[in-house]
Amino acid sequence: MEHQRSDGNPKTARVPSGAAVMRAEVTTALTRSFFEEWARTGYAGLSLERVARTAGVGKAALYRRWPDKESMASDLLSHVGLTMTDVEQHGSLEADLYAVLVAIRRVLRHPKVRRILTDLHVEIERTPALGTAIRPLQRARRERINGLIDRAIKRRELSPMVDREMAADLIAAPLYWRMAVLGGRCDSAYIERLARITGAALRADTV
Amino acid sequence: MEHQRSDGNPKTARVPSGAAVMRAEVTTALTRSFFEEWARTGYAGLSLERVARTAGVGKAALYRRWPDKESMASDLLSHVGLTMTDVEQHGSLEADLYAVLVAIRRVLRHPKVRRILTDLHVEIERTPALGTAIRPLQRARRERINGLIDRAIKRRELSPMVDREMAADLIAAPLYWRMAVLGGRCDSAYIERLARITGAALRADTV
DNA sequence: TCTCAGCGGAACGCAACCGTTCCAACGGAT
DNA sequence: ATCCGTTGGAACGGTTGCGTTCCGCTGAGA
Repeated sequence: MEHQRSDGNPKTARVPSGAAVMRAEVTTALTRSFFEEWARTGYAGLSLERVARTAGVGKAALYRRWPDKESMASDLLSHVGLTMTDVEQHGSLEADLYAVLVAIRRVLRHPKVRRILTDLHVEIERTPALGTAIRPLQRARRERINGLIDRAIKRRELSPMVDREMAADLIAAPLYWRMAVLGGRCDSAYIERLARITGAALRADTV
Repeated sequence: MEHQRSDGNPKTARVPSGAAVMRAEVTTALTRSFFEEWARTGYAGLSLERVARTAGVGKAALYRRWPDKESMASDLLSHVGLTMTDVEQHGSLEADLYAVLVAIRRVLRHPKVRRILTDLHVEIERTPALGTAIRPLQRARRERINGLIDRAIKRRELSPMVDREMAADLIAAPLYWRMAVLGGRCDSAYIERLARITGAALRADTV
């Protein structure tokens, strides 16, 4: 049982003689269907049989790539691209906050992403491997918020004693709560207001 | 097919002559097992067969009470008691906030409650009836926060123009995010700090 | 052009759960 | 003491998914 995607590179592993190779289009179709079904049924109700079927692919093609659902999810999640708009240079804490909040909204606006993300957060309690897989993504978000705080401290807008952990909670939580948990909308005016108020909260954290 | 608990009162319905009645202890055991299993496997993976088994009860006893999983969940959820410590009278906005946050923490500290609640939030997207069932609970939480804001306005600590919806998000979200989503701990110092900072945020919302 | 692994598709045995039905036993209301 | 619906338990047929295996075909590397 070699499962190249689980613990090696995807589809160019081991070509001993003049022979075939796993076709990238099949892998792509399986990946698409996997996330599609995940958003539709949730992780627990996710059936690899149905993933293969909706991908228009035989089950064997799927099981040749991944041994089971957990491995497939971990592998696919760990390959999710992090399109980070590197370091932004806005003038003030509030402007930085606004930019970060807009970035979070951009992610949470996709219904499929929103469903998968919330479902994932719940499922991690039951399947710790999933948590390991998305750790790099979490780290990226955290780094971005840390950068924001560093710049604000350098600008003397925040105290150097500010609680970074709590700050990260304060920034991400309200938007996640409103959009992902309550399923509510959120226009630019809301974001702007939220940025202003969050800024005030952070400024108040002076130990 | 009469399902008394689904659309009538529980176990005293229709006693035509000298006869038996559904036993309350069986209903209790089923209820316990239902939530137990829910916390363990999640709603999607919840099996009524297993619920009956772990309750030490025949499947017939369960199906005599509820027609299916959704009805059972809705019914049980709508009977969850809301132990609200009515109206608290603390001196300041921050003291009120602290009390509300402690109350939220008290709920989210129970691992089973935490799991069921997060799972429920995800499942509502797929099963709207569950949302209807917990609406009274949500309303209670919202009323409590509204009361807190009203008192603060009366004390002239907050502007009458404060955005109540956003305020509700600001108060509940960080704690939910930290405890339920990230699975983190949170001591009294954290709560105290959070209350102070949230107070600053609300005071800053003056339109 | 040849070769061979990946391909779609179908089927396998196994397991779990659904919702229903039957039974003998129990237990509470009268 | 009698009655009658509930009880635990077992079994039903049907559905779904798992992970494996086999087939004949296809398509890309040599």
